[in-house]
Amino acid sequence: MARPSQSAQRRKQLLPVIARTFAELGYRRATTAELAQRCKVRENILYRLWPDKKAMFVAAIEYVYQLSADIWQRILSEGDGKAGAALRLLQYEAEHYGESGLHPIIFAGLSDTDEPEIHEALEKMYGRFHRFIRRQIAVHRGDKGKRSSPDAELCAWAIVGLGNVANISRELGLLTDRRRKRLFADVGSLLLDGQSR
Amino acid sequence: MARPSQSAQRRKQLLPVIARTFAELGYRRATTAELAQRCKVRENILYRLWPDKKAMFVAAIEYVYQLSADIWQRILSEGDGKAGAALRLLQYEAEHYGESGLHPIIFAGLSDTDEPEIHEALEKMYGRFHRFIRRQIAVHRGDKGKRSSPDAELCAWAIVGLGNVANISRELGLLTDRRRKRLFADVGSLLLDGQSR
DNA sequence: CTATTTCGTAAGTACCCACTTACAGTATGG
DNA sequence: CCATACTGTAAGTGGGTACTTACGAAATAG
Repeated sequence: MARPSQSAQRRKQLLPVIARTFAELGYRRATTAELAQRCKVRENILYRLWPDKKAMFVAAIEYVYQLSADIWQRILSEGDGKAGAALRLLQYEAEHYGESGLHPIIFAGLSDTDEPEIHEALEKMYGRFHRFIRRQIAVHRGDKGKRSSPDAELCAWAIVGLGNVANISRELGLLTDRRRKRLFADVGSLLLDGQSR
Repeated sequence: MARPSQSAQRRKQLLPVIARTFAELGYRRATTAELAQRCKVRENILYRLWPDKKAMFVAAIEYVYQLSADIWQRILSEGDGKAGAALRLLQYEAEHYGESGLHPIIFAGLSDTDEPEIHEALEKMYGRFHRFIRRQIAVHRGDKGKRSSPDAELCAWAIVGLGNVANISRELGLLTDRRRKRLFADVGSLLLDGQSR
């Protein structure tokens, strides 16, 4: 045998560029030619690392999720006690949401394709984000949360929705940065608590 | 002169089909061939009614907005007094949101294109939806709304976000119909009132 | 009737895109 | 050292897609 493969390493190296390209251009407009150019390689090299364009996209989604998940995990562990973890996360997102420029990838595959693999990957990602947020809400509400309304699951979906409008409003220039921060902070904490009856 | 043009009438006739096709397939996947087939005409007929595909899409967006706006206007006028108008709208959307199958058109042009015309049309549509919702919130809150938090503008964006997750969760099968209804009803009314301090 | 314009059918064009193939260079294990 | 795999370069291919052209038929104003 000869020359050990560096494919895994190379994939890791290129993934950030790929993800950003998909996030910026969407699935269709991110042509393989464009992806290759931004990666500073030829197209067939990409095809040696992934079987097809779909796979590159799925990998990019995975990468974006991991990035967020790692940051959130860090914020959780930074807290002294467990108190206020949800609020800290909210505040972090209010301050930094969209900074990476990678989040629009969430929309990229939605109407752009009907590939089941992409469908599944998006479904998984939404599900994981939602479960994470939901758990934080539950912890935040504690015992008295049992009488809160709406329940944690719905409020978590609403917070996901907050992220979506944040993305869209950024793309279309509908909200200033200051207002977007307040959207996360104010509406976010309202959703966190719900309304106890 | 001879044979008066029926273009305007024909456009009106085809627009629902065009809008539905864009909503189902997104901008790119809704090819001119597919659009023509669903309209049961040849492609060049579409090109006699609109200058290009962009224009068809913009017209479709306009059409979808008008459809919603008309329904909302009807619901507003159906009310005896002005009381509870916002709640009636919310309840209607909880019950019927997504029925038309046309709402996903909102996402279709977001990552699919960078055409400024489409960008503008979407921006306008989001702006009009938001302004409408915002006004309803303000009316609903009345005078005491002045001390409500978060303010009506942000809550209106959050409700727009609710619509977005409703769309996405429908497309990805993340929420049952029952839960989606509760999402609108429960979280919606929470956002309507805000939290007075 | 007839000139003019619209309407429908069919074919075509130029371009783009995902993906492939062919081949030369290079590093590593035996 | 050399056979074997990996890595990079360059060109190509088949299919699709937005948009066009050509032309005959139908309809209406004068």
